[in-house]
Amino acid sequence: MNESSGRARRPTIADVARRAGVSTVTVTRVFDRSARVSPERERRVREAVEELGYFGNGAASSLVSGRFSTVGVIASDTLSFGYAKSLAGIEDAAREARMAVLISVAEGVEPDLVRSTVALVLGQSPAGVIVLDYDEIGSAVLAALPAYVPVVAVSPATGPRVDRPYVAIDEYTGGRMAARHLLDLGHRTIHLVAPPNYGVETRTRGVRDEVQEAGAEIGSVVRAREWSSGAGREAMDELLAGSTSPVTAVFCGNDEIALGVYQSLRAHGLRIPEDVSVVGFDDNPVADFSYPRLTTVDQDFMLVGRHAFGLLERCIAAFEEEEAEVPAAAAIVPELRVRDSTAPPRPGSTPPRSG
Amino acid sequence: MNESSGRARRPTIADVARRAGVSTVTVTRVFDRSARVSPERERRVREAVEELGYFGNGAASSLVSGRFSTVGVIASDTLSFGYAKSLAGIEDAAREARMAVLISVAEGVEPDLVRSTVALVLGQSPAGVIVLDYDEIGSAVLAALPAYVPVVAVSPATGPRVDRPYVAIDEYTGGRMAARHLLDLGHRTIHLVAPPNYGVETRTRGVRDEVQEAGAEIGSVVRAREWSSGAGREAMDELLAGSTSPVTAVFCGNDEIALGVYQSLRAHGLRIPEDVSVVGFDDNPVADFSYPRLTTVDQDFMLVGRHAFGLLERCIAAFEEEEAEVPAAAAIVPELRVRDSTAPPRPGSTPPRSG
DNA sequence: CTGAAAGCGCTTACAG
DNA sequence: CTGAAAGCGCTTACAG
Repeated sequence: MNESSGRARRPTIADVARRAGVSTVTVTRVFDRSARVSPERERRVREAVEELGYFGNGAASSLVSGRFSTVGVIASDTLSFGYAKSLAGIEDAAREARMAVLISVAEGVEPDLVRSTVALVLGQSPAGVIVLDYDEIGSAVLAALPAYVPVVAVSPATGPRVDRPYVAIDEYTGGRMAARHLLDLGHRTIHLVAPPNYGVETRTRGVRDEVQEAGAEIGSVVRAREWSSGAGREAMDELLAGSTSPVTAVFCGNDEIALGVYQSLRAHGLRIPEDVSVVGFDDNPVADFSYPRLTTVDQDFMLVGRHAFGLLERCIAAFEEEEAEVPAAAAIVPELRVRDSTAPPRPGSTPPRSG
Repeated sequence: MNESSGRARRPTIADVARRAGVSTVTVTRVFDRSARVSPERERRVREAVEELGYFGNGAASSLVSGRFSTVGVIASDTLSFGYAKSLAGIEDAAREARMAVLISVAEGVEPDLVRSTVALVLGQSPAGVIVLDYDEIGSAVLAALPAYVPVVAVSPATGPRVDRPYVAIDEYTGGRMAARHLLDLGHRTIHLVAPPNYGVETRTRGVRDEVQEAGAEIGSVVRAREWSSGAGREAMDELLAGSTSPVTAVFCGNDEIALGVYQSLRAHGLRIPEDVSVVGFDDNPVADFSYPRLTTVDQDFMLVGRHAFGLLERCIAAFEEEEAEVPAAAAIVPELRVRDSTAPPRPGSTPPRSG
């Protein structure tokens, strides 16, 4: 059926118009319903579109209309639970709005790397960009994005360091909840296997504040070198090696780290939760299927992603109409999920306070 | 510094040219190094680019050059381990090649849904598309993609149902390895908690063939309703409820399902691996940090993703030069990871064959 | 080494 | 209800 015998060329609006016997304007009208088209012509256009497998050319369309149908997402990681789930939320909301998601990983904080990521994404002319400001890399990217692009950050409650609209995750409250739970069980010293990124210290700060206000103590603090179980195990090994008094409660940077902590505790002959209580963070699906089932703080990352997209849409509209600043969306509040990894300390395991 | 007091407009090549006192062609030349530009002019252009925060307009550029700097990726899921990791591999390779990744989730096999996903991605005019053909949805999308776009599939060893270049994952051999391991330990009946998607039955087929060739038996087979631990637990509950003889070995559709199987076995008072050996599939990071550590089959999804991108690049080049078909890339061969969830059956747990 | 002209595929006024 | 013309931001010949 094709005129040429070679491989089919990507059809253009002119191909469709020719086949339907109408002008290209008419084809546009059938697509965007911007004006009435006679039923007969409309039928012919749809038929031609179908036969040719025409899907339009977003590049050409954006170029002239000034409307871009792509959202850029920049993150330092796409595999760790929080990142992956936030991305899924963004994609979900974007798809509903008929926008495609352009994703690019930022490899580091060095100016060259940051610039190259930004160039890769902005070079595609997205309608706006969402940055997962979960770590230093995210913050660096945020700072490098030019003011003329609508940008939304997803940040811990304190917000990003630059003046951009953001979706807040109230990790601080989550940290407090986790600490309160351990305190209520009777633990008096909470040890920390902290997250790898200083950027999300917010959750750890919540733990510290709650513990200190209760007059209890923060024990040893060891930072995991990354968001992984392996790093969690190493950190816990180190923590146990350096600890003089028995450890009865550990707060972990996230659930993946907690699983590594589990392994370290077992290797040291310690039982969970009889000897040591463990709390994670995020409510990764594995938390409910670990052994013992892990007590953790649920953060609804899917909702975070959806909110971020919603906020970005409003920013894009505001940019177009040159409106004033868009308000930040409401913060996502986490929830405590009590499972089997936490219990009261065994009598005598915590030495009585001297004096 | 800006002429207007309003919000800064996205700068164009004309803005850069004006500021640098050169023509737009010169700006292009500085960027793509297609021709020599005098050092002085080059300096001025770079300066203007820097000051304006110019990143080009991929849409306009693609439109005239015919080169597109985006790869589309379509998958039914972005969170399950295999999907997420393949995606990460694609993104990684794409980034090295200075291409952005356009991702869109396909929600279902219904023609309307498939068409809408395809339209969303093709509407952005990607240079090519990679489809994760890990399930029926992937297959449906693959079938709906028009012939004029370069497409690469990532498929189980048998390949996609349509005639497209693909990266093969040799799940069949992986299934055989898992079964061989259980057989070698002395198990004579292997039960299956099968994967949710008929599309990846390849791994199960490998198990079946290996077991049958060894003259051993496939026991009960229950399909998990999705790739999750919850579904794995339900399926195992069902399997145990229906089983008349003791279960000594279970092959699970993947590692997430295996964790659910763990929980079901524990709830039934069965020990792993003393009473029941469990084998997973994929080598999800949790496998190494579950309790007991899960024996599984490692599939290098990262490499799969990288290969897929490499193959797509060759397809794109072939399309441009109207060359003949591009050969399929070599298959990814999985590896068995023996850990603590498998052991010989307890004496007497398997009734001697009658006769 | 440099730039004026043409044109990629589309949509937006504009004129009927 | 319909189409001819202009132009979005860029790059590709072409001419110097």
